[in-house]
Amino acid sequence: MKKKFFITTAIDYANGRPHLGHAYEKVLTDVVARYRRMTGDEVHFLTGIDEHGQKVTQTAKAQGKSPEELTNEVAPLFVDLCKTLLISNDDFIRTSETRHTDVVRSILQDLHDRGDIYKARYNGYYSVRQEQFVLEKERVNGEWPEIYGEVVEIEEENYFFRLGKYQDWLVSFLRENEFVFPLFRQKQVTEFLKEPVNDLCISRPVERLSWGIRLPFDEDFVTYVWFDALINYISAVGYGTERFGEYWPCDYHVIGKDILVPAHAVYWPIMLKAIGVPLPKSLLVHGWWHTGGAKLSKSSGVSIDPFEISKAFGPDALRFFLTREMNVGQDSDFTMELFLSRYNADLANNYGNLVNRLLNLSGRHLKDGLAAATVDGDPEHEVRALWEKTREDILRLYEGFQFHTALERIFQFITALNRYAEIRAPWKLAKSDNPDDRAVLETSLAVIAEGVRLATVAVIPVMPGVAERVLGLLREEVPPTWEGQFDWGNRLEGRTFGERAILFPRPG
RNA sequence: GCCAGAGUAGCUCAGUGGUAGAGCAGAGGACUCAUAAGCCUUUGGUCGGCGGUUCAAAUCCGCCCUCUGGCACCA
Repeated sequence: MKKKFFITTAIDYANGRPHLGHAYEKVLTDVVARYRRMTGDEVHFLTGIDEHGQKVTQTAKAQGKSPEELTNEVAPLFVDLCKTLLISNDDFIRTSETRHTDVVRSILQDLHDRGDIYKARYNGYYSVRQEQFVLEKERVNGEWPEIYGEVVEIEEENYFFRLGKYQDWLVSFLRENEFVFPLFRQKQVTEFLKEPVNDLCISRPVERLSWGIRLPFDEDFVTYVWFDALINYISAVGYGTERFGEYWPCDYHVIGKDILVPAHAVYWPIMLKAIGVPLPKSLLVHGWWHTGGAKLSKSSGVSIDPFEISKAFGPDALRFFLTREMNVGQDSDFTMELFLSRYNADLANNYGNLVNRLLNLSGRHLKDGLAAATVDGDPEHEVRALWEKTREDILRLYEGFQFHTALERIFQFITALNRYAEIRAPWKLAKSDNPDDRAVLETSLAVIAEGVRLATVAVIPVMPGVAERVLGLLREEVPPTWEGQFDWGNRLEGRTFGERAILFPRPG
């Protein structure tokens, strides 16, 4: 059995509506997933939501609902986000499902049996208003910040997971392995581990927090939400059953930089180590979108809401922008001005318009479908040479998560097709009766068509919806993999293309 | 404070030793199949600052400045 390429997003915390950050992580992961499918991997793509914990409880309470009612409302929003953005996830897990809670409980029991979980007294300062412990270091001039309200010193018993026991192991693991991409993020982890890590408090007394998974060995406590949430990565793929080995170890956990340390780079590897499960192969850590405040969205009339943008410009346009503009791992700005600039320049004017030109010209001048390319002059040669270079580049760039550069190269190629069209100017040749001119006209349309096909196929991971539409107009099936797809050829010969179409209408 | 990332044309960025680049925006032009799109030409930068190494530095070294993020639980 061939092991699947297993990739996950972080599961989103179910106490609010999906926003751009959620959308980005899904899109990024989806681009990787679709890319791997195109290279022939069998992919398993997992996403979901994290439902337990205090903040969900608080949010629910504030809305006069039970936690279950809240998460049952929120879950469909995230499922809908995936649908809206053409996310190709194979599974969507909710941490309230029994397939998850059962595994969490069995792991807790396992760790308890092994002696890696122990009970101890915890003494600390507790904010009644915020319903959380606050740290001594948060004190400003000996006073607690206003937002905490009354802070009282309390003592309670809790269960702890022996993180510290595994610190040395983790440090040496990170010294010997490239675990985090981009690599500079791994240094942040190493930095964090220079200080001794405390054992992790993994329980909350039921009287203080009831919305969670009960500890199997002490029903008076629920499981701390991070400990619960991380386990989704294995509970969703049958941890403890036969099929687990088809998925695990995970190839990439795609996460935001904010949850790298300590959750994914410290808690999670140690949890896995403690229960004897191999670590995931890599963490793919992305940056954040800065959205520049509300005034930008107000002035343009479209707010930076993934659903609204998707509705106004199409999911592919949003996916394109998020992938084109973000250097994976860095932060980036999202403004409507930048978005519109990309949309107009790259999608509407460059790509969309080229497709429209091709469809119009071939509909008008090719009564028997696309003719053969019989002329082989310098312009044809240059286009093909550029394609050969482009295909090499983009495969390498996709592989290295350099999606923004890959798209840049693809669009440079599209620009070259527009230039080629000007050089051959088939609309001028159409006015001639000379058979030589006719041959050049037919050739030029064959070259543009093949170029459009190649560029479109290359962009499938990023814009699957548009790719399907364009290939459909070229009377071409969407290929399941890239096998043989990047070879310049004449497969479109004889086809009668669809009616001219505006792929990316220019806004208002 | 510590760690990291970033400081290059109006904007977004590429460029790790050899005469400053791209895209977008701006300006001009020829064309017209096309979403007034495309194509050609073009304005524009003392490469954050100071010093050093070198025949030669945006690129290496040192010091400094600014912005952003992380430093125990918010994509």
